[in-house]
Amino acid sequence: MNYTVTQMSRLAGVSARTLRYYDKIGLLKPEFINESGYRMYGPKQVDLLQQILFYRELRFSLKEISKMLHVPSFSLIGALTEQHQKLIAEQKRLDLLIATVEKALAAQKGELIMSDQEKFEGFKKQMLDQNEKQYGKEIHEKYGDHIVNQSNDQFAQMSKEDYEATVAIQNELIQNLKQALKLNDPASEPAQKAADLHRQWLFYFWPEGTYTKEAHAGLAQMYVDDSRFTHYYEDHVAEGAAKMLRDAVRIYTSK
Amino acid sequence: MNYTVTQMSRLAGVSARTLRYYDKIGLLKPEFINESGYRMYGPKQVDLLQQILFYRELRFSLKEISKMLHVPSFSLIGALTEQHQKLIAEQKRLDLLIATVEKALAAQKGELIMSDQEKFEGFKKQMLDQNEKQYGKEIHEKYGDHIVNQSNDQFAQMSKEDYEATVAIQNELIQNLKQALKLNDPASEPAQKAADLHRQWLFYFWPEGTYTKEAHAGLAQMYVDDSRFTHYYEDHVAEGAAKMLRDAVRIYTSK
DNA sequence: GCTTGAGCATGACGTAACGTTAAGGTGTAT
DNA sequence: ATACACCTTAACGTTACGTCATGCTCAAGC
Repeated sequence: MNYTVTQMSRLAGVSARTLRYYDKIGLLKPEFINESGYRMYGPKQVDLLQQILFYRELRFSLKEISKMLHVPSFSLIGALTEQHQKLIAEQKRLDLLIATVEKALAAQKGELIMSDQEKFEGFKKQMLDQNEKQYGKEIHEKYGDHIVNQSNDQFAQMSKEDYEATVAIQNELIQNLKQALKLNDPASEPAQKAADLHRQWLFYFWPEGTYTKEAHAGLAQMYVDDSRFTHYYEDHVAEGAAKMLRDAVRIYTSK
Repeated sequence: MNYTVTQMSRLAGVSARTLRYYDKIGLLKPEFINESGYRMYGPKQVDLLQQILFYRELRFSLKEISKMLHVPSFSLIGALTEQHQKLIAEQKRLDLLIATVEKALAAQKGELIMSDQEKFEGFKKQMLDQNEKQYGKEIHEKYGDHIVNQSNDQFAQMSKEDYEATVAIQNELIQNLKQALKLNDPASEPAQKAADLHRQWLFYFWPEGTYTKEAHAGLAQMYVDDSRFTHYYEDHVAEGAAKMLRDAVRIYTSK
């Protein structure tokens, strides 16, 4: 029931160096030293090591862990509570950081495009993308999916090429919607083309495998219900564009 | 327009040592060196430093930042995307860690009680607390509040004394409910006492200022709707306990 | 008994991004 | 002339080990 450093290290999944270090700093001493000077560990040490590793996981410093184990009056609850608060604070900071990175990414990607296209358009599109993502989330939550952060990932991983593709699709969509409005028929070929382009476009913004006909139809309905979207489409196409797209998508998704 | 180390450091909110360090590792060299050997920085360096600090905020290492600024072919989008993924991974780990700390805290608090009381009871209560917190959240979301993590905080900060107080309140609540059931009257004194104890109990679990009569009544309704709660009260009091508590709370909150 | 290879020991340097003295030169106001 | 603020380089301290380098120990095979 006695282990040498390497045996003990394999048992717990740490390095032998770690054990020697813990010995040195007085965190975990071996049970006794062999006549050859070898460190020998017993079952008590195994248990202690497990505890140490548990608290290390929780990001306590070795100093704190040492106090926990060696100072009898140590308030474990106090320490855990404090650690909990630290972790929560860290979590909040991380959330902020992630948002900042996403902004930086959007700015970086946007800049590449904006040098070619009109800057105002770029801004508007970016705004729209934001809303679109948000709405995608809401719809999927309604449908029981819990995607939450996933969609931001999706956007962050989008390449410059993908981004340009979405812009191209959007332009084509607008052209087709204009045609459809002239014909005033959501079942017409340009209207159905627009609905299909819209679906393609969504694939860039929604996480893999989350597209459903219902969600697509739901989003199109929101274009009519939500003035932000309605205005965007009215401004870029013509009056009644949001409704036309909704009707086209309804027909498209019912097939 | 030229700054010495300390002037520059005050400008950017970093230490002079940091600037000397950045000089040493070649991250940010001064514009020129004074005849007295002083480092002199110009406006270009100020801009560069701002960029460095921005990326440092995003938790890039100084090595990476150095590449960003000095290697012309460096892919900023690639780096940002990678960093984004790292941060997301970190976020997930943090979420797990926080959950683990909370479990450890609950276990620790529970243990103090369990030495006095029966262990099975302890476990059941812990389960209920969990559900209670969850339900509090759901109710408040229905009522438009977005509390989310706050309630976990609340629990984590709870002292041993508070924890024991909740247990005491709960026991008293159960006694009063039993009386009320015998009288079979939700307006009776013990029933109203139970409702009041229940309100007191909630104050320990819900974040400050989030208690409303509506939320309280809503939770009591859930006791009837949700079998987990219904069973708990039926087991600990008697048949019809959940309904009695709901009715008592309805009367209590309507006053 | 000897060699070989695995395993043990200690010691010391490297890591990241600085903080913190320590010892000594510079600039300016009194 | 001196006081005081500011500059310089050098070097150690921090955290939790990883990674050699050098040398001893142990069990197995010849």
